Amino acid sequence: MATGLFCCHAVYDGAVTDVTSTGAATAPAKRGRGEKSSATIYDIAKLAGVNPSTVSRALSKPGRVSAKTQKIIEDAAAELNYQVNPFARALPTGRTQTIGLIVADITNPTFFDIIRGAETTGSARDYTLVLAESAESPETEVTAARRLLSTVDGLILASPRMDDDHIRALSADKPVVVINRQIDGVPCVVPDVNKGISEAVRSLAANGHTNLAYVAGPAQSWMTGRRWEGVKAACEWSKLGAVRLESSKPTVDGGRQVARDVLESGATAVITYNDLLAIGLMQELQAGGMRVPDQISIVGFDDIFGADFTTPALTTVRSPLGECGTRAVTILLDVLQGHDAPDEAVSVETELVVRGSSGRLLA
Amino acid sequence: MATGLFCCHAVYDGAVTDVTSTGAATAPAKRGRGEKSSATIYDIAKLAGVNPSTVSRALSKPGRVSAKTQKIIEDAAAELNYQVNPFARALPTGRTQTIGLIVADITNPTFFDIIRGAETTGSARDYTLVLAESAESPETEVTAARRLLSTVDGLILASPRMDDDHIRALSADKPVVVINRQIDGVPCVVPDVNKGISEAVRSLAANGHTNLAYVAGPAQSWMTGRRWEGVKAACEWSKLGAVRLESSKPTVDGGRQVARDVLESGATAVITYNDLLAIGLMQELQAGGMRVPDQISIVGFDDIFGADFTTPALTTVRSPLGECGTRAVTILLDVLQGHDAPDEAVSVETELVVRGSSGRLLA
DNA sequence: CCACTCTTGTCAACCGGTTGCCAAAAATTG
DNA sequence: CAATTTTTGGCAACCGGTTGACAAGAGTGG
Repeated sequence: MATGLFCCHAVYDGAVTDVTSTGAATAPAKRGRGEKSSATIYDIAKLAGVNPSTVSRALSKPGRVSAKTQKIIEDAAAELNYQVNPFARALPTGRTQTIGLIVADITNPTFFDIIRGAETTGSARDYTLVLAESAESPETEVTAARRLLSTVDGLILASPRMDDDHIRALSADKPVVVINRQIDGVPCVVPDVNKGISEAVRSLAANGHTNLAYVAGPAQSWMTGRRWEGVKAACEWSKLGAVRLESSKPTVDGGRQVARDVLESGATAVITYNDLLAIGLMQELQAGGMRVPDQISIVGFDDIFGADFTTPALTTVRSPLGECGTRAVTILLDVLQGHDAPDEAVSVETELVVRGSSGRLLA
Repeated sequence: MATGLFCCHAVYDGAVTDVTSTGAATAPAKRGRGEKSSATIYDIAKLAGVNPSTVSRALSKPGRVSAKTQKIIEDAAAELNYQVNPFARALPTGRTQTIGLIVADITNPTFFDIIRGAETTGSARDYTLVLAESAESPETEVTAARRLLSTVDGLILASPRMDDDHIRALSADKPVVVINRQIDGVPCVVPDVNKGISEAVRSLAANGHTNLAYVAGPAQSWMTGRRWEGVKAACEWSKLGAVRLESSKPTVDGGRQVARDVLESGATAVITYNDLLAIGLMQELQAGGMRVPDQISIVGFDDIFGADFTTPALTTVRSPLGECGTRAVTILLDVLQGHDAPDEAVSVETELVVRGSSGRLLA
């Protein structure tokens, strides 16, 4: 007799009287187990003696109903322990109260703080964060982005690997904010590397270094170019020699592999594209008998988790990654509320964190 | 004349003829910008010349329609670049193709691999992962879980901080899988610490150690008790003395603080609740002039990211965290497909990873 | 060739909210 | 107190799929 999918609202309130004879035949339980599958605005309407649409207005359009009915409805909602069904809401409105975040690699600690910053800020404003990973592949990234885009209100791309045009295309569909890369016409949050870098170079120069090497990151990374520009400029200013070395991959292993090139370059100070490279490089150099920082100074980038586990602890240019996540979410939610996006890239400050891996050169 | 929310399907196919005069007044763009808001099964039905319900069946009920119409419909869908609207699907069915993962702390590296394992496995089976964080607070955790539960098909709790009854309550609503804790009646994935621990203790005994200290983690953590039990049993077996020391918090800082107690205990070998404690402890002991491992051996737990950044690199009992994530998702999806959950906790193997921080005691 | 299954497509109701339009009720004004 | 404006609540259509019931069409056997 029952035709299938109905919620069972028979047992609200402790009054479990005679369920079998009255309601059971017409109300099979719905979502799996548990008979409590939540109340709807129709239940509230019945209890409050008003129309469902009035309930809807009372609950989502402040001021549209009189204070009196508002109260009645809110009480009824509370009594029934009502929770909106996000899907039912999303269907007609398109609003999902959800934002997507795509990172290149979930296990890359660079992203941890971004994720946390975004999650915290989103939660605070009642948005849910959906996380996806591109496994460093531009294609996967585009796929993931497309898939996410249909279920979220907006998207945050952290250090995206896909090209600018793809990002603009996404951005034409729904609001998109980019972290760690600058793209015309798309709101961006980008750490301003120059402050941190010039602090680092100045400090190295002051410690007697005259030749510096920059170990670059992956070619698709927009940031690696920026950082090299910054290093080059700062070195010119401080009259240091600067060479750029390429790494095979931006990991501890990549750092180990580039150690030989570093030695051959004759540089006594190294700035690397990221902390992982710095750590690998330091391990390999120490294993070969070099003393850090007496013979060579090493400066990383990002101040990732674990940068202070090493001996000596790593000197590094800190990017405020948590803040990047927070800012990106804030911009996104502002845009969603109809505000304009900032027309220039939002820049956040970097700073040098001096630890043990950099210092005076002992000739 | 237009009454509001309609998708603009006027411009399918490159034929952009005369939009203004025909469609513009009746078809305001819907979801923000971009006129492409996606095709529906109604569009497909029209194009294929069948009923929408047939389209629905062709696309989701394999075998329900004839091969011929199936093909026609699939072609039409491809031509229109159709994508199901997840909300429209979720509304009547309750299926969301989404699973929730709650972790205590997003920045705690213990969870990184769990997250990645879960994300990867979920993606492979077309499920989206939604991540939430409890900030180590049982209350926040319950709230987050409740909120998530209404929008996901199932939930994974990694090292939950809430009590057993809350978890059982959630589990009565929707499928729940727990990682790193064992609860009767709820499917669990738990690393079997005994193998790793006995390897560790045996190795320490073989290196001349006779007194061992275990540095415990937070009291709410079910795991800390398990690990202590394992250590105690293994020490009895190997005839080592074992004492349990408490830490203030399971972090690097907590490790530093417990150094004094470790020294006073007279133990020459330490096993800590997690790697962070081990790292902090090692830093503090080395700062005080102790040589690791010559004077004291340190063994951590989990093999987190960064455990090999230290000098010496950290010896640790590795839990296969990625596998935990994978297994948990697999179990959850199996349950969602109607299979039975395993009635015993699924156990995954731990193993000792010997690095430099443990070794022979040089008296 | 007809009665009887089995397959396949259509109809219509439904999931749970949202919102434009309208009319009744209340408040304001002359 | 009547006329007018403003509130406030109700009606009904709609978002885009899903699914039970049913009937027309295809296939089968006697």
